[in-house]
Amino acid sequence: MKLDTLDKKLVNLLQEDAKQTNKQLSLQLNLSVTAVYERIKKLERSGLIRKYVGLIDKKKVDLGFLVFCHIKLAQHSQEHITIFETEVKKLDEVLECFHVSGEYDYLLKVIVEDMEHFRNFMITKLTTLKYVGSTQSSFTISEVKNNTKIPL
Amino acid sequence: MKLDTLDKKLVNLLQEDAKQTNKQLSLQLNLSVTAVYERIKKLERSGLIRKYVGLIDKKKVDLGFLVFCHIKLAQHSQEHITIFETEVKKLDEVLECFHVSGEYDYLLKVIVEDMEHFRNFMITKLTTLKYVGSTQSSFTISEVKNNTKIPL
DNA sequence: TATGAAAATATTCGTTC
DNA sequence: GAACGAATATTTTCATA
Repeated sequence: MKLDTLDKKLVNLLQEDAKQTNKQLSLQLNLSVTAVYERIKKLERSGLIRKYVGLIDKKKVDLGFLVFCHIKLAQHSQEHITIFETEVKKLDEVLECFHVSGEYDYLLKVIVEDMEHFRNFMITKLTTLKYVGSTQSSFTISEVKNNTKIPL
Repeated sequence: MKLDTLDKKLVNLLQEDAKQTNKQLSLQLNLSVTAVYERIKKLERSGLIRKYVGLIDKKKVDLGFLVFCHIKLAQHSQEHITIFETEVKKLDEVLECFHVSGEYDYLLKVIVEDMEHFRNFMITKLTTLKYVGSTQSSFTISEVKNNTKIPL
């Protein structure tokens, strides 16, 4: 899909605040409410805008412990990879999982209450996953930046 | 803030789809529309729900190259840390930055068009940041899971 | 906490450029 | 094809019970 300058501005605005009214958006873009409406629908239909979500404050729900887990598989056959990925998707504590290049195969972003819960997660969930070889965890000391906005 | 079961369900629903109407939410929660409305307002006022954002499909905007950069500072004085963090916040390509434990000091999630742009980002932006010592990058081969929802 | 009226907003439509 | 303003439908908001 081709995006003009107005589309890009619009997507940026919606990535920052999805609850703005079409009138608010129209004022920022110098367009009519209807034009904004039509552009948004087109962006949604094309799949470029995937969805709208609420973001919460982790600390306010006692889930302030963020850990990055580097994981090496014991073996790397297609079957092992598929099974591992299927299993990891089911774990609620794992917010993100990427297959990456380098010494380790996967990078996971894990969120739990505290160190005690993390220990429990490691022992009862992560290391019991089939084919997980070695793991190495980094604990988050502070969150410098955590954006969902991809600037266009 | 204390959350009852309905609050938690509501937050989970809004983390999945923020554009549901209060009527749709009321049906799923067995509440009146007004009750849903009041609960949402309370959750917003408390800061537990931080904001609502649109999420886009990276590939549809030619920003499909996701890289995790591990960074070690040359020195670790308060001053160096503050300057590095201030500068990194300004970089649009850096979606996330966490101060972490372990061999490296920071973990960055970087998004760019392709390898060529990443090379450029490294040379002209990342390694020119003051006090950056060594870096080590992992390229994303595939995205297994990438959630914004923190399950309550 | 629920109801329903009032206000705001989203959506559709007919028309123009 | 994209934009506009007017109309209609839907949703949010809020006073009142």
